[in-house]
Amino acid sequence: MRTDTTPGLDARKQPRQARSQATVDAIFEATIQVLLAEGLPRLTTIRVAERAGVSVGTLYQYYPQKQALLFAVLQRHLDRVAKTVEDAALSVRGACLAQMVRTIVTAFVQIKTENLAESRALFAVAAELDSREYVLTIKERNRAALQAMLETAADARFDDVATVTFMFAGIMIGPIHLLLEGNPSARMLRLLPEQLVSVCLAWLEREARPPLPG
Amino acid sequence: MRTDTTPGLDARKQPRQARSQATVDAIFEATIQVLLAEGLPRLTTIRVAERAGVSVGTLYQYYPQKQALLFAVLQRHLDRVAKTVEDAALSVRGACLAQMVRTIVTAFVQIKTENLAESRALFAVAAELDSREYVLTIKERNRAALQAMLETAADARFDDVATVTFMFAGIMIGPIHLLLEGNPSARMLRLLPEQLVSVCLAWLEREARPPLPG
Amino acid sequence: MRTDTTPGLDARKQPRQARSQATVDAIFEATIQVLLAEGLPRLTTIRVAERAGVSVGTLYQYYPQKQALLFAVLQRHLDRVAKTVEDAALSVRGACLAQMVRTIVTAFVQIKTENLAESRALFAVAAELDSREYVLTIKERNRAALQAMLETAADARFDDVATVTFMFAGIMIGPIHLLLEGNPSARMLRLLPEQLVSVCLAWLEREARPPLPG
Amino acid sequence: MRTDTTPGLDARKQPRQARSQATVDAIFEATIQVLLAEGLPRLTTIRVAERAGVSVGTLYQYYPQKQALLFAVLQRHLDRVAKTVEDAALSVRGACLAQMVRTIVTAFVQIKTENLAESRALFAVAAELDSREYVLTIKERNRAALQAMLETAADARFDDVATVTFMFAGIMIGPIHLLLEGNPSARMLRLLPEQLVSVCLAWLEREARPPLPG
DNA sequence: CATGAATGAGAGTTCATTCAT
DNA sequence: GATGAATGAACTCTCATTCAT
Repeated sequence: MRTDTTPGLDARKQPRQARSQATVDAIFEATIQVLLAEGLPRLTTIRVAERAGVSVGTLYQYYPQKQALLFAVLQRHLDRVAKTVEDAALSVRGACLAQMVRTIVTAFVQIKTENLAESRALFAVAAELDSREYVLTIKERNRAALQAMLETAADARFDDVATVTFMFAGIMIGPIHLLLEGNPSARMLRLLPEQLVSVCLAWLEREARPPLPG
Repeated sequence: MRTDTTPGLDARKQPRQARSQATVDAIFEATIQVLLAEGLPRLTTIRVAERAGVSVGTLYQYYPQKQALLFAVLQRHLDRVAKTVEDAALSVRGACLAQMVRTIVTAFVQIKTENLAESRALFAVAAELDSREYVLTIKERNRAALQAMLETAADARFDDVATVTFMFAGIMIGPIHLLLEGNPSARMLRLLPEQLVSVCLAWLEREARPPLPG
Repeated sequence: MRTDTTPGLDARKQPRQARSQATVDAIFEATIQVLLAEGLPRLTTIRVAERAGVSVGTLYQYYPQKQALLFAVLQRHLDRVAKTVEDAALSVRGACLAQMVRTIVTAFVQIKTENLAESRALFAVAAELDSREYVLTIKERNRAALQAMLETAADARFDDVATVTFMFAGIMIGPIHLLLEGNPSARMLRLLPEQLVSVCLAWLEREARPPLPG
Repeated sequence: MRTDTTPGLDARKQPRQARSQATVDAIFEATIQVLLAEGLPRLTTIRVAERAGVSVGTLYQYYPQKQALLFAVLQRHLDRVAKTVEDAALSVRGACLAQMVRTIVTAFVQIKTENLAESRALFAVAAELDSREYVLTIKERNRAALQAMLETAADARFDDVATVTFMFAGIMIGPIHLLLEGNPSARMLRLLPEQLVSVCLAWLEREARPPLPG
């Protein structure tokens, strides 16, 4: 697929002046609102500017290309997700596996659940932009956070932590996505965390070796 | 999100005459090629027609709207996936759990692996089209096939087959997607099936009750 | 306005073979039906052919250009109108003015009333085609018929028959059109003929001189 | 006939900024020029924009649909006609019938004569657009103006003013149209007003009753 | 003769982007 | 800096017309 199309690709600028932060925020919010209200194909710079209450010209002062704007929105979303995971992982360092799994599962279900519509909309954005690279970066951050966490488990050691982490993440995320992509029933949403904790813990304990004494 | 935009939505026509089947096929192939070579945003009816070696007018005789064309392509892809799963599930009816899991996991990894580029491209298509409904239909077909299979297991009975099936599917699909969304290393691809069989089987056995005697 | 646009302008052909007259008639009817059902902008050769139950190719054998088809339809309509007027005028030769006016008014109201929708639709056709010339021919036929009639009036002679005829026609047609262009009320339609006879007769008698004795 | 085709039908915007009024005017003028020079079928948005010296995009900023543009042009024309009639009718309130008829006939001949080409072109526009409703509005304005005028006649009262007004308008307009639709000879154009005054006045006097004394 | 698949110019319309004010 | 009128390339879609079968 052609990826060299855009000259200056994702050349995005950060808000330069602190006092114009409000404008940037407004544009940001407007973008997501338009995305949710109209869908990606109808998301135009003019529409975003209108909803943000600024002129197109102004918008272009901060995001010199439409893609830059979209990329920025996507980026913020992904960063928040990564941050949440990292925080959760950090908060249970040194705990036992059970504790870890419970915390992480809760955090994941939480993020995925709360901004469902936004996530879906941004999914289309990620598919259209050539954002694979950035998405991979985020995934790697998540993976690293989980692995670092697992390595501090009070009650287990792993021979191949990388693989264990990978499977852990996969097993946890699979059912969540499956559920969210459908029309999640309340019952299933209620049952899910418990079941997830169950599988993940089972898997981790199966792969775990007793911790080194001392 | 506005979804009522298109009057006559996905009103697509089937090829009417046998002799013009070639044209339809050419358009189909061209669509996928353009999708892969240029990406969705650059997929225009003119480009597809050009690559198919027909005129735009001809293209519109078969797919009276661009969306209809994309939808048809997406549909064929999803149908093939569903068919593969159904076939696999049918082929192991009455077998033991271990056999079932091994067959299904192999089939899944197979489908997801072989047309990776096409799948990714169609993902963007699915995101842009309002194809959720159809995707759900396919998911349901898959779920039904798996559940029907599990119900015939020679060595197990389940109290809540629906939930078990759901978790089974989720657990299996999670790591596959996780791997494919990254840049799958050969080693991981090799390890994956075995690991998947491991987790899935563990989970199913955990939830299983001994089969009714006789 | 450019009128030289079409090479071969209104080069229309008459049905060549008696046995294919049915086809021509079908096309004819179909044209009017499409015109009424869809409007001129949506009248396409394919749609007409479909409704006529023939293929486009066949249609083009009889009307080698879309305009030719439209022109033919318009022509037939106008010819019928002219014929009706001529017949009416002929039938009262030698009668008294009162008789003449009554007959002609009745005939006019009749033609204009009966195919109102068709007339309106053909109006758009006439406006789009460059049919002024032909319309003028028809008007002249009507005028000639009326004038010839008036010249045989048993109870009147006119100094300037041409002008009298012109005013007679104008006076009669004005209110009719005015009524039909609006949403004619039943009451008005009932009153109209009587009133028209009234004005026209009054005018003609005012302009008339006693007939030459003998 | 399908009239529901256009979503947002004649949704047209008025020029928003004073400084861009020039642009709107240019587009307006260009539309009429193209209409006269090329005819309705060749009137395309691109051609109008070109002649107006603006880009298509600009044109669409003011008239978001081609029909909106045409409708606006038609509207202005009709409004002018109605205004002229109303002014004439107002100016002779309270006068005698003869005076009224002379004034109105003069006004009508005047309007119809001066922009003959424009009127003809707009006729085609009216036929293609679904403008019947608006045309009826204008007709009603004219009718109301005439009726109001007649009711103030110094030397006459009418039993059924509505019908009288209707016939008056019809009688007057019939010969005018008849003449203009042909190739009006200078002689006829000269004679016309006098003849019209004659018929109309005759008719009105015939229907009139003496005014109430005092 | 009839068919209808194929053509392709050209229509209406949108929208990212620029730049004079 | 902010504005929004102006741009014009590019897109989707239509339809009169042709011609191999």
